[in-house]
Amino acid sequence: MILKLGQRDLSLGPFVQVFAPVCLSLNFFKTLFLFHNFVEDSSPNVSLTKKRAIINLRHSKALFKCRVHCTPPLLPKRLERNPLYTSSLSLLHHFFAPHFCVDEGGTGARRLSFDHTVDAATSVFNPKPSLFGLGLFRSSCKPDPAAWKQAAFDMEQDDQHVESSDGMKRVVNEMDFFGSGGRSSSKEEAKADVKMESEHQGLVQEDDAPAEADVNTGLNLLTTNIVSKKSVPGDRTSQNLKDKERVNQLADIRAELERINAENQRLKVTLNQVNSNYYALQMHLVSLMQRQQNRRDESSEASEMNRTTEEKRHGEAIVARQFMDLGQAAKAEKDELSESSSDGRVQEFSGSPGNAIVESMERRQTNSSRNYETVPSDPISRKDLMDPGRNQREDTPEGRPHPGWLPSKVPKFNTSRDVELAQETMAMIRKARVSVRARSEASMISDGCQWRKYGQKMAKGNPCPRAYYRCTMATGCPVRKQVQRSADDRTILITTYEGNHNHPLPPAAMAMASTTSAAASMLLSGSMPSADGIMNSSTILPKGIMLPCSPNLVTLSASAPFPTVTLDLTYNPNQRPTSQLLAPSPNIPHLLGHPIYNQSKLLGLFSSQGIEHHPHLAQNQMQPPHPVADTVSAATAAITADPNFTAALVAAITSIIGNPHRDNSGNNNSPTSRNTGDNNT
DNA sequence: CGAGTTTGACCCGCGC
DNA sequence: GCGCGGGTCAAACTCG
Ligand SMILES: [Zn+2]
Repeated sequence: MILKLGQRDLSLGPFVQVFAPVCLSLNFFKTLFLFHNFVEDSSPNVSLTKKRAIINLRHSKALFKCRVHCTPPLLPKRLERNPLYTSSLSLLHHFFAPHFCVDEGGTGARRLSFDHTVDAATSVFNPKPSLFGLGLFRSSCKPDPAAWKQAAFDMEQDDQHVESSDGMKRVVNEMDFFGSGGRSSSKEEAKADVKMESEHQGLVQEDDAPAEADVNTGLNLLTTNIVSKKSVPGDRTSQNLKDKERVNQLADIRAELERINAENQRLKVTLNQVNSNYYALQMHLVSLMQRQQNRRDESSEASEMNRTTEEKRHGEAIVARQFMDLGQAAKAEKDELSESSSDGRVQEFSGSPGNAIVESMERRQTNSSRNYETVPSDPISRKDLMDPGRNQREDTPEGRPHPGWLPSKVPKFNTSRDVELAQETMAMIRKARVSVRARSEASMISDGCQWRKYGQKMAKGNPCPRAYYRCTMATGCPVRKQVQRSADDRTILITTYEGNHNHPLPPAAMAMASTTSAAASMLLSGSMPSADGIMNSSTILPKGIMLPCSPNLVTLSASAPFPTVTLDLTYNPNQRPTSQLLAPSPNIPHLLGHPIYNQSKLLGLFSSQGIEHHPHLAQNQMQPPHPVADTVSAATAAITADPNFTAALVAAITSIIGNPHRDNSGNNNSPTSRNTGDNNT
């Protein structure tokens, strides 16, 4: 089981997400019920809002999410001082096993502490002690820590498995029974009892799923008890039999889903390709016009930027989903719903325990009666549910082109708008990004500039946080950079630069700045991204100090929103060959054959380290150690003159790994014992 | 006390 | 309209 507690919007209060395996959904929802009642009874100004329960059949997971709402909202800066937050934490801790998980997706780093204790006096939750003795719950309904722990283990396994399959998230069947939430007025969307959301997969021609749609529930797991309000926990044998009956059916459905999904993927790829080509053409045109405007020029040929990285796209297709509203499902209370439907693909889950439980939560909100009758508590909701005219969906218009196919930001190509175009081009240059991959143990490669950190986030799909820096060498310098470790290889540090400095740079910072700006301009001009290209184009820069790039893999991505060049300073023999546009330069000396361990001193070596350490440098026209400027200019000259030398320089960089050097970018080498939270199951 | 870091909140865009 | 993710702001904090 996984618990998530986080805060995104202050006004909305902390959010709670509880994941559990479906096999434990009974215990799961019972505990939720307890939790809910506990909270709602604790304080008149505290309530749970936005309650939702979702069952993911493919992964056999049940999810409950809600917000802990408090009026007036508490406004802390530090979460640990927010009584609402800390109380929620301890409460969750009590009701569920102490398995917490950081909210990876949201903003900032949301850490959860395990041993957090809340002073009962300051807790916002002060439930009546009689709550547990209310007879509402049998003893079997009490939280079962042992079961939760086992569940947590299962979930971990499952999660790992999912992760390994490339983050592919396929929600085959997702049931959602909200709608009967406290808001009684906005019942419209909650109307359609059985909401099929799989039409975007072309699977189901949703034809106003009728309320009484009798659908084959593939998973009626151990839920009917609650639904039938008999509440006889124990006879799950018959359920198992039923489940087995439907396994075959389910398999067929899945096969078909797979097939359709594959087709969709093909179409998607094709579309992406077309899109990329279009984008490349557009970029080329922009660059042409720009060049025509300002007479400066470098060699340029048509680009083939149609190389979008779309391997990541493979998986996130949702195969099929079903959303079912809780209210009417429970309301339906039919017996016919368990039979196979007209088309066997549809499944219904009205028998799920979540329905009854969540509804019970709602019900006791309005009338505090504790009976288990299925009488709808809320007359308004009942009326809405009965309203027959609601189950048709007023969806987005049909025939709408694929989003992104006609990006709204595409400039019009009127010749009369050259100025506009130029401005747009400038904007794009500012938006262009150059990312550098280098192996580094330090938390940041020192590139000679002064940076101030202004943010840190957990990026999705990467356990390592991403840090945001801004150049502080001059006030108002627009240059920013992001630093993040690669998810694949933690030893690789990915630094992404954006913008150009508006101030003179120290020689130590020249290398990186020139390289990145050259790469960016080249990317935007549409010329062929190659190491030679960067080197040659460096001649147009005020100072042609460039980082050695010849052995690097320079990849280019024109995919929106940011065009990005990637300079790969790592030597990785088994890199995927499909994503690189050009082969490494043939002039690479064998020196590069050995692995590069640390390139965190990319410009330290320009300024301070003895480049003469390396024999190759000595044998080239490198002078003995010099003042910084001289060394740099010499290096510059050499680099621009001789690609071999650049390669040697790279080797030199690698050879000084162990040397400490003064770090002029700040002392942020501390291992940061207070790391932004890891996912701790 | 000032500069730099931490981190929760806010904003915005996008997709559903 | 809402949820979610990326990017940024800025209050609170830390450090010298
Ligand atoms: Zn700057």
